Amino acid sequence: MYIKIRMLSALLDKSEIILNVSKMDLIQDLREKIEKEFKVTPEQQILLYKGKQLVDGHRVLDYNICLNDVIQLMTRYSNPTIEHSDIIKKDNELLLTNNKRVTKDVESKFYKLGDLIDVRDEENGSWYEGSITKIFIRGLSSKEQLEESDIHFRIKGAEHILAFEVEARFDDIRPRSFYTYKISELKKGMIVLVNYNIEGTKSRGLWYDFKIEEVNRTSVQGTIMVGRDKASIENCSIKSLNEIMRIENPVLVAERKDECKEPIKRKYPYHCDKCKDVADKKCKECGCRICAGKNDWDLIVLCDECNYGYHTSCLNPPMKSVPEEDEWYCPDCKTDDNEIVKPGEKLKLSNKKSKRASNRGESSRDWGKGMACVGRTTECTIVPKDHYGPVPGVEVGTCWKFRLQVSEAGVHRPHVAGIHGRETDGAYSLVLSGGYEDDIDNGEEFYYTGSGGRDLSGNKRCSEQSCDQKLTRMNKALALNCNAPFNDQKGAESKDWKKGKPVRVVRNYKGAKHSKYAPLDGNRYDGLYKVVKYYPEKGKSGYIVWKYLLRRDDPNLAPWEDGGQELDMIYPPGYLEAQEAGQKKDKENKSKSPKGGRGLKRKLQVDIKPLTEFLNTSKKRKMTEYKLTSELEDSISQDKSNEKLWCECKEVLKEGKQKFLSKVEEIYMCICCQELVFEPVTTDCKHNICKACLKRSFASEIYTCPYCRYDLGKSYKMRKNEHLGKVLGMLFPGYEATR
DNA sequence: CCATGCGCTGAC
DNA sequence: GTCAGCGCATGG
Repeated sequence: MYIKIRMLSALLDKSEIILNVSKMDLIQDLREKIEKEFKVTPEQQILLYKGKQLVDGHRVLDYNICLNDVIQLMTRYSNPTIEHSDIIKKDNELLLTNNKRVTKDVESKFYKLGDLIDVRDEENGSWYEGSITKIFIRGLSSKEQLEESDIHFRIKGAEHILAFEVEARFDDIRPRSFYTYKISELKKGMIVLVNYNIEGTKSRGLWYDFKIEEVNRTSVQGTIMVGRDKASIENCSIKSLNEIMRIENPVLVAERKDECKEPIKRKYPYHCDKCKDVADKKCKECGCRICAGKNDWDLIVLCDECNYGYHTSCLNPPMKSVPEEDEWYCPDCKTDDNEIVKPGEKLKLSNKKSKRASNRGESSRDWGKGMACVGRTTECTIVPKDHYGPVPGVEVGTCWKFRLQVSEAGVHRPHVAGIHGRETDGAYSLVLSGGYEDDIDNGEEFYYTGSGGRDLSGNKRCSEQSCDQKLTRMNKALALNCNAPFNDQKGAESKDWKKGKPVRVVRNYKGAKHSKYAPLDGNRYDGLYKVVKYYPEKGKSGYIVWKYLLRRDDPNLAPWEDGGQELDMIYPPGYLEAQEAGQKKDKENKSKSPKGGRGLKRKLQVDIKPLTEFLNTSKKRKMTEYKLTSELEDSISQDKSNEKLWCECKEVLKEGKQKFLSKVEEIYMCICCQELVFEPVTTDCKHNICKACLKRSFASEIYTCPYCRYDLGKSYKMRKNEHLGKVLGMLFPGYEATR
């Protein structure tokens, strides 16, 4: 199996490699492989997968890491004992550890306890209302003369705004503004405190220092000072002209005259955009997620993942009380505990996993490397599982390398089994793979053998015929497709075979054993067939097998017909690159010849001359360039923020539709959920993340891009990139429906 | 829950 | 070149 490792670093550009691993590999094995590629020692590696940190001692499979998934690699340079989760909790931790350190209360010349002040936000430079709860110095300073710059102030947020507690230094606090200017008092050159939304929108923003450049009766223009370094945004127009306030400078306690005694409550952006903070309005965003009520606030429990609130009594089953310390996850966010391995926690195996042969110590086999045992990475949701007929978007002649992909495409869902159907309904699809010696394939018509009658003990998937087959299960399902009364003794033949239910037919290269119509490699969708008749017969093995005659009934030409098509082979995303990476290594190790082409070799041993000659001469393989419709072109050009990425995608247009789509899928994969971005937000750093995923990552009060850790700022406003969403919806049928 | 199975690979 | 035997998806 192959996965991707993506290195994140502030110093380097992102880089990504493909790594061939086994699901059975331990995390420490993984680290060693990574060390060879990135030259980062195992101790320095922080490996993140879907937001979880990988811990030594567990295996790749314990984290449910799937084929082609991305693992993020971060490097710790300084202190190898700091865990990643600590970095995330940095701010809280800092406060805690600082509290533990020695401090000494002192007096300030300018401030005293309880003073109403404004405090500057470190990140965006805006001013919040607060009051002083502690004045102190760190350590046991023996300095006689205390400088104001040595003093720390602990600040508590004013009650009408979101509760916060921070530490600030002298330069980051000032007496609370209390005087609101009349417009007539405003003059060019004055520096004042204003409310401004730095996105330039009319909606309410935060409070910033502002230099007036131009003022008249109806408008005030000037420069907003943001950020710690007082970076400026010029030509800002102030919307709330009646809320421009005077900035107060510190005055010696002894000389105070003017001070803020009855503070006005400044307005901030709504905590909740949805209900505009109206107290008695029901709101599922900021109230209870279930009943939308805001009552009994102390009985609302917050989910540690999505941060939404739930009344303990609204939950099913209700909770007795709000959990005191334990983490709590809401029904939407809760994952099966057995599936999660948290840093430092011991591995808990789910029932399913512990029952597997490799876990019972019955096998030393390394099953985890190859494609035989990888799980699906996507599931077809365009049509239901019990859908008869073609899958929209899948043309006759489509080829996939592996059965897994045929399953993902929804054309034939079982991984191994040949018939997909239901005993009570009928068969939806089957695969011709030469597994049964009695099959006869004439292309337009073929004889198929039912399943069963084999001894599969010993965890096998196939073996010799060893007893009679019965017309039950999938055999019965396929028989039901025949337009004739069901008969499990003698079989039946339809009078009007075209009236039977259609079966999607896939031919596998292994069918070449007995058939000229099998593809050279992989699996090919050949269109719809119908069951003409079915009957029991004594097979070559001597046991009874059920046989079916199927005849083609599809409006599209078959791949072998003149004018028919066999499309280019589709490989799993990342597969070819992984093969290449693997082969390079083989060469370096001077080892055996590279693999691949197994099927081809086998095929060439069989006498297939007439068909191959035919294929090579009269039929041209379809390698047509994919042309975007003008509607798509338009929509793509509107997505200006992703111009570069779209250019990258368009480069593969000439390699056909499939290549283009998988490129788009790769480029617009959300780093958090590892799926095609849904309701995408394009960040300032030009990364695309699902709105819900970004929201979730913000819930832990980290306001950085999950992709590159670019600082987006606390007041970052998520905006859906509607253009991108629209294009993806047009490219991928069922895109909206899957969420 | 259990039984079934026209894949796929490394090991021999 | 052959073959034992693994997880996974599916239906019953």
